[in-house]
Amino acid sequence: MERRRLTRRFYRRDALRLASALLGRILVRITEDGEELAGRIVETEAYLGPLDRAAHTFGGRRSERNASMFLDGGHAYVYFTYGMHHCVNVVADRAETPTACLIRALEPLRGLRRMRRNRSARPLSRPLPERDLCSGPARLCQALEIDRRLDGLDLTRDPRLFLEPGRPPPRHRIVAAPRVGVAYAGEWALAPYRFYVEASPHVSVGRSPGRKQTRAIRR
DNA sequence: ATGACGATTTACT
DNA sequence: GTAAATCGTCATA
Repeated sequence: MERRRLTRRFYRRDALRLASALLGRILVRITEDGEELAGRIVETEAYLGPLDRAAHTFGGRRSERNASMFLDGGHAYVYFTYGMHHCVNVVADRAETPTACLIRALEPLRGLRRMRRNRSARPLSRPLPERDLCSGPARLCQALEIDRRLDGLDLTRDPRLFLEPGRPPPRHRIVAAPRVGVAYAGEWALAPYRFYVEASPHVSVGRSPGRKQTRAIRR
């Protein structure tokens, strides 16, 4: 019996709308050895494609690395950055419309024991608080064992990674703010394309050169 | 072939 | 608060 998951229809909309619609959904990862790791999405960012200076597909750039962004909505785009980190996106809209939503933070729900183990190998110093397990795009990939081997998979079919409907937060609990770590993108860095659940302790800190504080905008 | 640069995280002053 | 870690990718030659 197939587990309930979000369908193609859900993903086939513009990245901005998809980004906020992803909040409250459950990201599920079934590991190689069959263990389930899952968390509720509490923070996302939209990347709008060729026009968006902050997007990997800015100017219509297409390469082996970002090829997955050109797939149909509902595929995964996993990239490697800073020589050591992975980040996972949900591809939005239709094929050849290279837009996507970066998953920035999760509230850990299932498989916490293993997540903590996955995340503790690094510091090997102090015990890791639950709020530090998945509060960041690279942190959650580390916790859920997501890497480039999962790049390009179909979230509507693949048994290794998918989204359950979960329960979206009420609109008044969704905050829009500037995206993190894209200061190089000029004006595009200021646009409120980051979405998070208000007051969630699992949201990433979100630092960025040139911006000490983020301006939160209620919608 | 070469060099600059990250959609980040962690540690440290 | 600042800086180091660390290497695949891409633009330039």
